Amino acid sequence: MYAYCVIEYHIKTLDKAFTYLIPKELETKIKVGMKVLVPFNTRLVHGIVLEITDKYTDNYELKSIVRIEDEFLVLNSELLELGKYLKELTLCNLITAYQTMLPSALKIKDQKANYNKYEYYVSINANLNTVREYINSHRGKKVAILEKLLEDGEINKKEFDRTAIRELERNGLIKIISKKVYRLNKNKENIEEKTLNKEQEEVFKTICNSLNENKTFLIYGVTGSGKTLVYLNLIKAVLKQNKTALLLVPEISLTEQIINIFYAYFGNDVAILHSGLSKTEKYDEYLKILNKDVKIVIGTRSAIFAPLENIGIIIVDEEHSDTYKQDSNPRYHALDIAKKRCEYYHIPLVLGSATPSLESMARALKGNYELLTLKNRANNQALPKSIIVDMTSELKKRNFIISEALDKSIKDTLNKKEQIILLLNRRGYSTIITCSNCGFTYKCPNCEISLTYHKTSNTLRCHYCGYTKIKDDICPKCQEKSLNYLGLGTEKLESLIKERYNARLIRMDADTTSTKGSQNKIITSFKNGEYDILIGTQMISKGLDFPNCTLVGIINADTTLNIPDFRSSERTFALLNQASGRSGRGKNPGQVIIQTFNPDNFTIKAASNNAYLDFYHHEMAIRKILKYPPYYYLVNIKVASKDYEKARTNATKVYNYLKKNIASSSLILGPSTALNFRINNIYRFNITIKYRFDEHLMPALKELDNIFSTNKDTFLEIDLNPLQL
DNA sequence: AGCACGCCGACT
DNA sequence: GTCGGCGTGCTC
Repeated sequence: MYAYCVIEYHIKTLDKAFTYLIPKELETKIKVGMKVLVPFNTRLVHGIVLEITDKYTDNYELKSIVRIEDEFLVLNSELLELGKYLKELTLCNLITAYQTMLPSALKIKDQKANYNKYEYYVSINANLNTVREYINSHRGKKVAILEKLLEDGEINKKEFDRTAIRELERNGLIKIISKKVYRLNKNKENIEEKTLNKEQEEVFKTICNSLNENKTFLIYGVTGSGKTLVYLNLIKAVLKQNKTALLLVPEISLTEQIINIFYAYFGNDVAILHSGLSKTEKYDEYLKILNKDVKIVIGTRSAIFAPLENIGIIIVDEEHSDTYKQDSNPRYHALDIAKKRCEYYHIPLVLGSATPSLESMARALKGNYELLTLKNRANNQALPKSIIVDMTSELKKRNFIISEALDKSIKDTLNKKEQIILLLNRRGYSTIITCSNCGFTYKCPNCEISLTYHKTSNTLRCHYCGYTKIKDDICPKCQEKSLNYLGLGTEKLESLIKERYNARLIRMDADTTSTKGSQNKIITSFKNGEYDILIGTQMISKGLDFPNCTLVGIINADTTLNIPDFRSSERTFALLNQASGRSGRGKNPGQVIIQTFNPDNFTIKAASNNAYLDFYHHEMAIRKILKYPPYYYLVNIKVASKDYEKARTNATKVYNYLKKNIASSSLILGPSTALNFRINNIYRFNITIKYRFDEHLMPALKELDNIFSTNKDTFLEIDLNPLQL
């Protein structure tokens, strides 16, 4: 018997199947999808079995498989195929695809650890007469233990004295049994079941009628319309059919609240997978799924590869979120994987959002997806009222950061003992440091990026490469004591608010949430009313539910708008809409104040009116003219090198190759310097392809990838359907 | 990717 | 003479 295997090296030239002999003693055990140890060249390496056959015709002298690793881990045929699809989708190596699908504890690497957690139980290990004899001739703790064991059988070792147990074991009277346990354990709670309102019921029923069809639904539901409750009921319906369910959420901050709801309803039937878990916790959760101990998986992007079988529905919450696309290799989008898995199981895919991506909405309006709408908030609360404040005129009144209107609302809200969220999408204290004497500005020495001042640590930092230096007192160029701190970050906003209002204040951004669980701590304490004002970056805008929050202030709506990217309007709309949605979710009506220097900007106006569809049509018209998605598909190729000249000339080579080899109807833009041209001392050039249909494109990209795989100083990064350029 | 093999220069 | 620099080529 022979096995075709892919081996652990992530390199193009080794991205193929190698054939091995299966030793007699493994013939009955070995299965396709198993991880094995094989001799390769002069070393032993890991591999994954792709195929088992009994014929081999080449006369190459084969080596034998050494052993099977992690016997319990078998990628089933669906997942093996899914890996091949991931390879096609992102042009990565097959082994890279499989590695991506596995949790880190099960990824291939030489270090071998035991991630299992055990609990120990004791039970009687001698015949009854011996035990009775011992009991009759002794007294004390040990006798008590034996008597208890005789009565109850197996008991957790923790309940007894350690030394007594050790002696009894040494005498052979008892034995210790280890049992594998899972780290995370949640029990069902008896909570009151919310009933679906009429709108929700309708959406629910429509999807329920298609539980055995491979159909995609887009639930377009305003913030607070109760999409989670619909998901919950859908999953219940699927479980009733004896199938399993997969729910994707965009990130951990959201996950916590949703997870708690699902734990309460389903208890130990739920496994969760997200980056907030430790490696060992993830391992346990993965094992639960593999062992079919759970029926529901909730998780972030990579959870789409969860080894669930017999899936009945896949739900993607906040489907427009950028977090569903991985921004390193392999650059996959979880939605593509979700679609593939839904096809395989012939089941519905449910997408939900208050601000669907233009792609999804376009498909829904075209009829490729079925559009389902939740127009109203769940308890019929009104959507919050928004006002736009023109900061240009505020500047004249010397209100640089907080406008008159926002100031008044903050005071009113504090008086009413209600809560406030202030959104500023920039962390740090000051984002530009310049010398008022000579005009010097701080730039990162490795990147073409200005440094941000962080007051708490008194450092200047690059948010791209992490470069850090202690702040100077004088300008390093002209030696004058004239450094100015311009540009507003969350840190500065925090100290300003602290000075100005008598309020309990907490800040949430990447700097205050670096340790595990800190994010959840902030959210919970704010929800419990321990603080009046929450200041934060976009991290606070999504999905969170603070019933007592009635004012959302957007300090500067222009930060995301001004990024030169074709999706910046879409992102701005989503951010403003999401942030606004945090206001007035309880019984009191909410208010939103948007501060901007572009009060006439269509996106900002539409967001303040909650006019998603207006925004959609307006933006679609622009996309059509500029030939951007969803009208055209995009491919972005980055040509990167430490050597500027090499990056530039190779970028031109790539351009010429494409020009010659792909369809003439496809547009090739570039090479141009990337938005962040130099990061970590690597120079990057961009080439963008816009196309609608091009059968020559994929082969050409594969070939380019091959050509550059042997190039040591220049590397290619091919991003299919990029979210950013 | 990792490692052996091989062909050159400068040291005990 | 031999130790070690890193270019080249191969891996079931």
